[in-house]
Amino acid sequence: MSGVYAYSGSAITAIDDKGRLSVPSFLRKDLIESSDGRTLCLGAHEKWDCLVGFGLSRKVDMLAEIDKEEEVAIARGEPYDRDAAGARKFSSLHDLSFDASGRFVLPPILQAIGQLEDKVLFHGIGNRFCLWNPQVLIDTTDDVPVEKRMVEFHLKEAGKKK
Amino acid sequence: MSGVYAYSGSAITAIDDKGRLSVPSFLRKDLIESSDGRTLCLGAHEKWDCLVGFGLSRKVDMLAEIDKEEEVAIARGEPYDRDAAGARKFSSLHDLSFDASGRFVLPPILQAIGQLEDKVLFHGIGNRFCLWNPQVLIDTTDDVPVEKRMVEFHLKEAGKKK
DNA sequence: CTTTTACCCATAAAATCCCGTAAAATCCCC
DNA sequence: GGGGATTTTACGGGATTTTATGGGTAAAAG
Repeated sequence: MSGVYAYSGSAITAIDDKGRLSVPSFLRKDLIESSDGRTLCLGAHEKWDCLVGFGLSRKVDMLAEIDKEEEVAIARGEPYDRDAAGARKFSSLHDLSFDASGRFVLPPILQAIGQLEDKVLFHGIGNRFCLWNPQVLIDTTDDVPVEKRMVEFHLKEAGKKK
Repeated sequence: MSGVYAYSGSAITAIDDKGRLSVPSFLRKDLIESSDGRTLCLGAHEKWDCLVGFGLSRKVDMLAEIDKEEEVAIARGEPYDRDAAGARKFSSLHDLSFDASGRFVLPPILQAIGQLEDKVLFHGIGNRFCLWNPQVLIDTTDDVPVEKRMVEFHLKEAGKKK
């Protein structure tokens, strides 16, 4: 339920008719450890048109970050708005639990914010991971440093199945 | 009855004819834990046009915060008025208990202070959560750093049902 | 008595769990 | 290092449980 997690790798999964999707296997072990159970946190990315995810323990870290930022600001004699920081960080963040088979329900609000449709591309970015509509990612690669070839490969793979 | 609670996520609920509303499910477990029972504390937000809520244990934390603020002030040789701080933090704060189905009665004073009408938008900001009249929040999103898309989504959702 | 407040019952919709299966990945033994 | 056996995954579908909310009623307050 704490510690450092370095998420890496990528995979594509499908959203089914009920709005459910599987946590790619390469993320599960870390998520379970980090959350002390089968929980994942998903929210809007601050800059990119995608969702970000991580385990529960990171939420506690985020509270600590706010405390530290406040301390630094106070030491400098600057004002600090805790609630503004909290709203930015937490208001779009949902705790979702996935079942023994690794599946969770994507709340419609996150689906809307993440512009997700039928396919979702997961990829690790260190202490978090991102969830993209692959097409949206393809159309934005100029600003987002990911291997375009990786996205295209996954898209081709996903195309086969359908 | 103590510990760290990181409230996150959002939901919209309705106030019925009797002035009752449901605590969104995503807050209940934490509230029950933090309060050692089905209690939630609600008061006016210091800056925003909304209410803030949290579990009982946070009241104890708030007392500790006053101690710390006083300490800091004394260290700087500044005066500190404990009662003024207490009045600011506690006077609008009501302890409300919700029933087994998660519902509580919103006191008219709080309804007035929060400018709440028929729909209430809850959203976590870390160690607390906010209750907004969604329309008021939409009109304030420039000053309050929440995902505009989140508010708009909930408003649209709530619109459907009615 | 009337009004409020708390508690109980009802229900549709939504979220969660549980079981099944085919494809893919992994193991394992020669 | 193959190739079949076993396990894990990704996904469909149904059953069960929780929610959110309306409505009623008895205890409490005024």
